[in-house]
Amino acid sequence: MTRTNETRDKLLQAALDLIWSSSYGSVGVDQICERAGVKKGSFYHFFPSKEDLALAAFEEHWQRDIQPESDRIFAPEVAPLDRVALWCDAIYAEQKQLFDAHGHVPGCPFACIGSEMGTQSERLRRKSEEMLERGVFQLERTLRDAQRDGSLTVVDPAARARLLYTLVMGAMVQAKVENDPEVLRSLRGQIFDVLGVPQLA
Amino acid sequence: MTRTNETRDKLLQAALDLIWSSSYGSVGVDQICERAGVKKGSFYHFFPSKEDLALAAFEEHWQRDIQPESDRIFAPEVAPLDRVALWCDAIYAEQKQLFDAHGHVPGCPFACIGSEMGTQSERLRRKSEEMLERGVFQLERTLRDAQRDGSLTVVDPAARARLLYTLVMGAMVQAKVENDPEVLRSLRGQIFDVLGVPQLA
DNA sequence: CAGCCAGTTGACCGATCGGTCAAGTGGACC
DNA sequence: GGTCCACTTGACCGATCGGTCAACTGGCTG
Repeated sequence: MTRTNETRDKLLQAALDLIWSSSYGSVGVDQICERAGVKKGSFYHFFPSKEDLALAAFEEHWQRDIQPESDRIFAPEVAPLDRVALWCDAIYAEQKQLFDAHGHVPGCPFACIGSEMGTQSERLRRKSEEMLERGVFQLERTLRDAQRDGSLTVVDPAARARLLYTLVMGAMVQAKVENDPEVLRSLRGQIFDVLGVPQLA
Repeated sequence: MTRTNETRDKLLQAALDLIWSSSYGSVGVDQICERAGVKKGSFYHFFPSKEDLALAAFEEHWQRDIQPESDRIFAPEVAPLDRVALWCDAIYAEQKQLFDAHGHVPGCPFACIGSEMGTQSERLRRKSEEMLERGVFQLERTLRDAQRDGSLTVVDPAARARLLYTLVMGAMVQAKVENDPEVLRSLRGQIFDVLGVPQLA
């Protein structure tokens, strides 16, 4: 007997890895089980369906992987505009690393699955939407902080944050379609350009 | 016997409709055949595989649906900045119409399939990339024209066109994930904002 | 020690997957 | 009229799909 939910965790991790590096539709339950070293019966003991597993894997990915790094990047101690720069750099670094490891740019898992399954599964769509909302919110808070400390002038922080996030999502899709992480290299400059902040060396 | 390639065309249309409104992975060959009113044997008479059908359907969609409207919007007679405005409006109008018809925002088929299959099928990825390149090129030409007639000042038209296209793709992904075509309503304003063109009523 | 129960196992389900194939069908051309 | 061939048809393939189930295991608790 496992003391913790080790089996459950292994399923979540396997699901995230496989789905992120390929797609929701092309990853089977058997495949996930094999990767996790778990029999299918156990899968359905923990999750009522493949869809529920994906939902849980999204939440797990956020809490285990994204939230911690996000807390560092968007920390109050960091100057607002530095947060934006760090954020852009982190996005490039992650995609670059995954590209070097697997030979493919995986893109943003939430945008990819939302884009793939948005018209077919309302639950997956809603979850993807929620995940992206969290990102926009952090950015919006950052813009407000920048406005407050005078490092930026922005009339509508919420709209501006959405615009920047749109740009980032577009860039990630483009990087995936071109299978070239270097597309994201120019992201920081583009973001600051749109923000109207003079670009330094 | 059919005089033209009617069967082939029906397969292409059915494939485009089904894949665009759901996804590549969740549409089966049987489903496409049923929609087209064609038996599976005929399918494999015209196309060696499902992937080849999708590739051909992409090209068909461009030539039959996109190119003609694109020729109107990006016509030399239209003032460059008007082309940009018409283009944004056409994107919104199309997604809005499809949303009203099916209850879902389908997004950009090339970006969606590229995003879904980019890591699994090099051929589909390349084709998606090519399709998006065509769009960027039209936009780039438009920016050069705007530069030439003095309606716009832009230092690097190619980079600017790519940036705008990134923004549009991001907005379409967002519209699909949120299943709300109204997300694209603000597209025109955002594009002109990024271009530095004062927004009129 | 007995009994409970979360968790594990592997066999099994019908449906569907992408794809094959041999046998037609019928118009065009000689 | 005969032959050819693009095209059509429906049965069929093994593999895989998501999901079910009864039997089993073993640690914890009363």
